[in-house]
Amino acid sequence: MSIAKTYSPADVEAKWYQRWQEKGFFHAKPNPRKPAYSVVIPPPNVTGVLHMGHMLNNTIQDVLVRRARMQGKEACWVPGTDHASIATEAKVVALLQEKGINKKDLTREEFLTHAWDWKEKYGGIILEQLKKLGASCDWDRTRFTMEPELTDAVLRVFVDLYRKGQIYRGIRMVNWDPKGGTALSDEEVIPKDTMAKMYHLRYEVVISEQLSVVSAQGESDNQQLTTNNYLTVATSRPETIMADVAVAVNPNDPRYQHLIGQRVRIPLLGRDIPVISDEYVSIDFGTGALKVTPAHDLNDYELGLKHNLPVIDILNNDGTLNEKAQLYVGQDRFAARRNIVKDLEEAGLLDKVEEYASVLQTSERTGAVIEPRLSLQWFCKMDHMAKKALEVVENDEIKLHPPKFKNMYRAWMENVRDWCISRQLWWGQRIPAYYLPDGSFVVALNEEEALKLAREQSGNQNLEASDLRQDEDVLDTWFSSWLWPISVFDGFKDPDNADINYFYPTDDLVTAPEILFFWVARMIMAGLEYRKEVPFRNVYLTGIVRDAQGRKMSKSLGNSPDPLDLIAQYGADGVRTGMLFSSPAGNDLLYDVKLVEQGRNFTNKLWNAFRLTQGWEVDAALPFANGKAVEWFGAKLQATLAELDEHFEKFRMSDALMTVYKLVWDDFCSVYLEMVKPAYQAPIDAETLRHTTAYLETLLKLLHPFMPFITEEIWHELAERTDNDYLCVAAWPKPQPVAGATELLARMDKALDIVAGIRNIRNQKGLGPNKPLTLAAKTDDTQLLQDYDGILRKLGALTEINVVDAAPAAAVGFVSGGAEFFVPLEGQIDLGAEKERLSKELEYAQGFRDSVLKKLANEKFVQNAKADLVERERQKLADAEAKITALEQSLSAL
RNA sequence: GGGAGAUUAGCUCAGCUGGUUCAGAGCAUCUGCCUUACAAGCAGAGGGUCACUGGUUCGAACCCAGUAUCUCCCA
Repeated sequence: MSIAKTYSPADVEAKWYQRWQEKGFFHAKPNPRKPAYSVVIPPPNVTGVLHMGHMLNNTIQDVLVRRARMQGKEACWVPGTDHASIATEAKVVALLQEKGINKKDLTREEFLTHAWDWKEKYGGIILEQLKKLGASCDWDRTRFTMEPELTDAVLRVFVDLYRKGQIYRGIRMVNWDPKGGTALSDEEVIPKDTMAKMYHLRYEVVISEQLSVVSAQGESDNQQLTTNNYLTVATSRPETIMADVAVAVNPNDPRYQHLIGQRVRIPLLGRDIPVISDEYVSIDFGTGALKVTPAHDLNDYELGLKHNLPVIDILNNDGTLNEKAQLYVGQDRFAARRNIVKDLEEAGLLDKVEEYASVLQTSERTGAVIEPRLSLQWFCKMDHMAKKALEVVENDEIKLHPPKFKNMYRAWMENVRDWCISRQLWWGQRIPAYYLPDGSFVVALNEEEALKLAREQSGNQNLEASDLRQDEDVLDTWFSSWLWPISVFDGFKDPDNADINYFYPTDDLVTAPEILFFWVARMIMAGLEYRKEVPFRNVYLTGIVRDAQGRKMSKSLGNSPDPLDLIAQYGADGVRTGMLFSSPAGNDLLYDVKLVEQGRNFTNKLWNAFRLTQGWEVDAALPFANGKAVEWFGAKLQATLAELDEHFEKFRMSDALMTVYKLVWDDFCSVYLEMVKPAYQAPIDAETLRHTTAYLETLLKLLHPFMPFITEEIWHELAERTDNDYLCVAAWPKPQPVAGATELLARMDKALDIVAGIRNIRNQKGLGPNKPLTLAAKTDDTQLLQDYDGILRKLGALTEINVVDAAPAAAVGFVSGGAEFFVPLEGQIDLGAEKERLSKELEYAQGFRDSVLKKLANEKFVQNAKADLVERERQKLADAEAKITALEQSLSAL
């Protein structure tokens, strides 16, 4: 036999992947004779390299797609990448920096040239890596979110939504990096734990006539806070008092009841501001009185909106104070802080200074302390779209797997805020808004159209393109990826094209829960808005891949294996199955190398099953000797097939894999092959081989979505295949009910239970697996012994099977079903141990009987429970009694 | 602070509509085997008060209430 003893994946994987591609199996096009099945890949960042999360996510997609393809659907998996504005721009900036080039010295166009160069060079790496995993994407359809066609889609949508009044400009608090002179996303902000100072400042209460008597009824320490008609306010940022527009207290705070509605005077500055009340203020933090500075704090900003307060912005872009501050103008915020503290102290307005633990937000890029800053941004209204997008999930038009995410989704959609879609970056789709010299603007697909609109709007026919200035900002990357399921089929440019009509809505989406809102929800919105149809039917949410200790995988921890190394070491099939063994939907996957080892071992097991059947010589003269085994495995296979399909329908991928795993390893290898395997170097009969090969082929089909490479390899080794006879496109087996299957399976289980009893005795008595034994059976079911005679002899290594009326002398016994079995073992019997074992079993059986009796004696049970349930209980009772009798006899025979 | 989910064997998880003594799977562990397909293997075995406390029910891992612990999301 020339087949290697262990399977070596490296030799076959590249070969088959190339063949599949050459054959065009992954390419899909509209085909009226077939049902469509489509999946769009969550486009990985162009900056990305394959990590464990991608491996899990794409393995799941590939399993779904390959199965669909085998089911005869026109399976289309659209791959592509995402331009990832922020990440990519940061990468390019860093790369330029290494070359000594500063972004600030470049024009927009120059910078973009560098960025495109970078994208061309590195942007496709991850897709190449996916091929190593076996991903059966339709590579002819590879898209990129910033390619011209998709950019066109983005701009069209922007213009359209703007014209529908869904897009507007508004004020928003951003993370401002005063050193870098740019806004940062939340992801670029690093929180640092620090000790900060809390300054207690005195705001003089402005006494008005109406107030005079009511005050000062609080407790002693409360009085302290307002003594001498001062309200003490605690703040960590005293330099911002010039931007104060109110002081807020909690309406339930007894200390300040009398001050609500009154006015206080800002220290040093002398401007009067109102005291307002809001539940937001926490009573125990600081002094319970909060200064409200809408321009420089997000929460204050919202408070300001709620209470209709003005906004005073006292900071310049570089973090220095502007004229609106009136004091310390031109000083840096930190210098101003030092100075104002000194001045407050001298004026006797600084009550005290406390230290407290706080979190300082700093810039990832410059290290500067982030300044929350109001800025003019573009927004997309969410309320209307969110409502519809919630509906389709609520009514299960789109199903989330697992369904627990529905709650999360609902919570978010009900509290959704308008979407800030502008970013102060260059890499991305530039916002198609054009400003006129008078500061007004028009929104248009291109400059030409913009000029036309601008002339109309201004009434000035002399306007020229050069008078218009396009918005400097680009759109949020999600503003292109939310169109992905439509734009990859060119559904915006050509809304009625054959591809989109055929493949949209897509079927399944596989992604991570973290982007359920950012991406999934918005795709649903876009789908409903532009196709009036949901973008997909099922959303499968994967977990996060963690290490064995439950920590996230990260570069800095160094706890993530390199996926390509893993594939090289364990084979793509081994890695794929390893990843799936322990990852129920929505649950995090605790990665352990043991998992891929298990996967690799499984491929090896399959390989050896194949090897075994290949080694058999056929003797055409031999009669069909394995009817029972063949019949049984046929029934088992069909039953499992139904179970497997059910798991797939419910998106239980791990369970589906485990089902096939056990079918192959336990039922096929450990049981079936052992039953039909001829003795060493003995030939096999043709009929058995034919069935066995057919079974193996069916198993290969079931395994193929999980382990595409090894199964394709064996498929071609098993037989000469015609041109397009690839497992990749073989028909997925349909479950076909086997007559009397339940009975067949139950009978074999009984026979196997007897085998287990024999093997157990071998183990206990230290007999080798091949030492010939005889079996004595005391049973009514002699038919079982006849039918399974060959199997019992082979698996039990028995030389004879005798039916007896009483236990033979000097034998070890066991009970199986309602019958007793004995293995005569001269001189090896430990009477005491035997007795103890039987007594134990008897005790258990009696307990069982008693519990059933008790149940049946309960009138309410008999009345209330379903009839068949009661009937089953009666049957149980009968079985138990038979067993007890058998055991009692055995005991007395000892 | 608000919300959601979880808690079952050493680990990761199943357990559908409450009904077999229902407590299960894989891995890990232990014992014995190099039995010519596979030691990346074979055959067996052990292991759990279903987080806790009450309640509903003829019957609860499952339903209800409370408690504890953990995770995630939002602020």
